Amino acid sequence: MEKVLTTSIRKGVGGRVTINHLAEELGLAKGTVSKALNSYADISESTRRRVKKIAAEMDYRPLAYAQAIRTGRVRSIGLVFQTESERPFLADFLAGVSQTASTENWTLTVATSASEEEVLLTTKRLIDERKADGFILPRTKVIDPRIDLLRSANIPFVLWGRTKDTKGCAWFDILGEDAMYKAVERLMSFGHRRIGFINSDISYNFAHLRQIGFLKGMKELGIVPDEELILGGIKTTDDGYQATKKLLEMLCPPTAIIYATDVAALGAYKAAAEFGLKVGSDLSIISYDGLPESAYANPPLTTFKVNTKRAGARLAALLIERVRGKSAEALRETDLAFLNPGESDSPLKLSSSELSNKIKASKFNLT
Amino acid sequence: MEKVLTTSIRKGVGGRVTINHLAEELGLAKGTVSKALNSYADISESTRRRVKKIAAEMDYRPLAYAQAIRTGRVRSIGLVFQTESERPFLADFLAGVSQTASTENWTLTVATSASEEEVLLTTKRLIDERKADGFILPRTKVIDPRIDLLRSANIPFVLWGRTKDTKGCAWFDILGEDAMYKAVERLMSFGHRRIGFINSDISYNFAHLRQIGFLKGMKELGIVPDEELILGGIKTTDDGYQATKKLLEMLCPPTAIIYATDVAALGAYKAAAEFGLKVGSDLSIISYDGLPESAYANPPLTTFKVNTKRAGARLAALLIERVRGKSAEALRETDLAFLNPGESDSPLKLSSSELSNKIKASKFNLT
DNA sequence: ATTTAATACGAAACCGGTTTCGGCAAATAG
DNA sequence: CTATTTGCCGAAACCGGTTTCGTATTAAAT
Repeated sequence: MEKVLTTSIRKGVGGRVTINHLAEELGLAKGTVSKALNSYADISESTRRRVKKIAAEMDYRPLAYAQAIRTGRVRSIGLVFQTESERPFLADFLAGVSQTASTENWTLTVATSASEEEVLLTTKRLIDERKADGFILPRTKVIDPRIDLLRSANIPFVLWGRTKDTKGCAWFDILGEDAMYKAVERLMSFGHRRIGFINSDISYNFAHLRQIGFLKGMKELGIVPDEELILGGIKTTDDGYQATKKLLEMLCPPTAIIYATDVAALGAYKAAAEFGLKVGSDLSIISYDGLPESAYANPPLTTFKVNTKRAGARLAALLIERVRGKSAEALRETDLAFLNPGESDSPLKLSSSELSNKIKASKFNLT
Repeated sequence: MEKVLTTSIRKGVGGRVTINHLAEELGLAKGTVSKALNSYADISESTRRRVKKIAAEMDYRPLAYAQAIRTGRVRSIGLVFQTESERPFLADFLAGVSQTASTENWTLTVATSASEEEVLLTTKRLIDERKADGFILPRTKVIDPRIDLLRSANIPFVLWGRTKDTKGCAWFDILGEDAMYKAVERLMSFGHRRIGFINSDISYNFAHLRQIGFLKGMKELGIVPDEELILGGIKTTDDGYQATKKLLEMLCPPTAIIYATDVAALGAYKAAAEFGLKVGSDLSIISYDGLPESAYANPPLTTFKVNTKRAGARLAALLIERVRGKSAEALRETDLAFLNPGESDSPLKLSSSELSNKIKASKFNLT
């Protein structure tokens, strides 16, 4: 075998510098080089420095998969999300995760799946092939099969959200229930008493908690919530449009509506327009998420904003600590959403019956 | 060493079935098992079937990193994107890439970076550590440093877009120039003659080509394009708002404007409203991308729609073929954007001077 | 009947790292 | 001055796969 010398630096096929080249160059055993690079205690300070210096000069970087074969770690965060559900947040979220991962020299392995079952299968494949050391679980459900899967496979994970059975779970979450409580508080301070709530699918834990926050706000502030004014399973803007229409067509329509998500709330504008109502004066709405689109709505949406990028960053940091062995119980963080006032809510002007009359009148005009 | 038997099936630490367990179970050498699983010619049909059957029963799946150490392939697609630029398309694009990757048993390694230099550094790290076998390059520039990096490192890549120096480049792209040509054609059939063009940053190849398409349309259909009506570097909705205002404030404003991107076109609505103009009657606009938001605009935006998910899927497929050794020249695909008619463009009603007068009048009313 | 070729598998090298273990030399203790 | 410890490094095993090479057995050719 011939060896190619380049300014006394030997390189392998494909120009790659391996630990063997380093060892040869340094006149050390390759095990010694590895130990020096990984700061083992039984390597003297001087050789450790010498090794690291030459390694930097030769631009040596170990192959992640070669390290993994002994360490069992690929330094990668797994993220499997369902195709439709994460759309509006995705870019910020990925930016947060990826940035933190990068600073720790980790990477991010992403997969998308169309259905819940497919998500499980994809996650399983990533586990089996060890494409990731641990997983971030977005959109946790009250009862979440992904958690069972990861628990039984003994793979570290962190939740973006919380769940019912918290055993062994680490998480980062925004206290959406707190935001919903404050939304009620705000609308009541504006004089509203008949307040609707349009929620997402309550099998998701975030929706479950937001509803709890809404109900708690109503009760503690002295109102018995009317079950008829609470709608669930609203996931798209079109759903939100339909649901808003449904509430407004009631005999005693709500004068204000709280939406669990901006996506749903954006449907309110169309519904209001159809009934000749102006959002922000005839009808007050408050929502949650703080999507960019909410600021472009007319009038701008009052919404509780979430720092999605920071969430991604924290989740990545928590997961890495979890993989490194820290206990799940010590890795639980929460944060608050903050009010982003728009012009979609205001002091009560029309009573519920006045609102109802206006709606009837507009319908009459149309026909 | 003790061995744990579970219904005659031996499992390693962590419940993982290795190729050694398989070999032992089958009474074959592990090399033979490997060859059987990889369908080598020197393994008999019968043992090949037997091995695959038992492998499936024992739910064996090889560790991706253990395979990589010999094959040099991790079966992963690399994707590094700049934080702000891909936002609106990201979810669909990732879904397309990921789905195709999954069917080939590949995965997707994603990273985000804030600046162009950081993108290069991140890409280099992924190459050096071999976290990916090849890369998809989104938003290619006319002259793109990422291409130089990958060429010199001899790492396979495919472009989402085209570039100036095509040597060794595979790509998938939508013919945006064709869409811009058709946009001109459509507006001229509506009687418009004074047509503006609001473009993105022309260091991006897509913007470069769209401008060529616009100019070609104007010239071939008999109009000398007015350079004053062509603005570049418009990347955000707010940029689009400012640029639209600038065109409308001219002495002879355009009666129609073509936007290279929906994001820019969405800013036109605000500018038009400020001047008391109605988009779709006083001012016609046509755009490109087909973002979901464009359908929710009022009136809905006429735009050339791109199937982003399919683009991701095709790019993944092309890259995998490229990694497997197919020549770059044989891996070049293009597709067309298709017109998605909204109500933002219509037959000419106001001439340029009438439009100008209306704008002046609205300004006068405001002051 | 002997030689040659084809088939099917085993044994072992190999990939590029990490980690264990053993031992030499210098330093410290007795 | 000897015995023991400590510091520091080399040698080799190891991880779980893939790939090369050699060989026994059987089939085909001479």
